[in-house]
Amino acid sequence: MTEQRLEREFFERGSVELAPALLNKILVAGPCAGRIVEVEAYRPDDPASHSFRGRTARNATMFGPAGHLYVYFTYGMHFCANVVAGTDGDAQAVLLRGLVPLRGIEIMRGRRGNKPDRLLTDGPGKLCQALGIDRRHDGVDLCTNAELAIVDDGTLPPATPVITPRIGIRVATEQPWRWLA
DNA sequence: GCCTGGATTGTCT
DNA sequence: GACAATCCAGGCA
Repeated sequence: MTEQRLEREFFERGSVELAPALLNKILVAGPCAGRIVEVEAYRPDDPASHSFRGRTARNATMFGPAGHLYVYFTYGMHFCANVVAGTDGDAQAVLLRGLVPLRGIEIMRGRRGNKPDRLLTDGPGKLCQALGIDRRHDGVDLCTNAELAIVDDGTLPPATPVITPRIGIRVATEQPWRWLA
């Protein structure tokens, strides 16, 4: 099975279009990897987005070029991973909410505890912990970084992905910008 | 098995 | 000083 790293051009489009295209792609983090099965889109005119109130030290990565990883810390104990979309300065991103573990499962179990595979990476905070992603990875380039990448193994995105309202936020929850494979 | 409430800290106003 | 793109334990059905 051939795995092809996604190139810059893949990410250079609106987050609402990029999000469903990322379904069934594979997130690689060193020895660990998982298939992307749940995503959410965030846009600059979106009150729920960190970029809505303008650029700050925390969300600077989101304003940068597409294909970079935006990692932030939230709720005092969790990290969340986003893929920057759009063009430079656009402040669009796709939040990675859920994965299915493929490789390095024993490593993930060591970090997350002895749980069934699916529970290792079925939430934004969990998948970051399982893959060992933290603030050090904020701003890394998924197109060139040695450890972190998004690859395509030939599996196509689902023809009819499940689309639902977003969850876990308090505003703009009516936007159907959440996709599940 | 489903639902409810508490935990905990960096960042912005 | 308040909030936040969450998780998990514990209680109840």
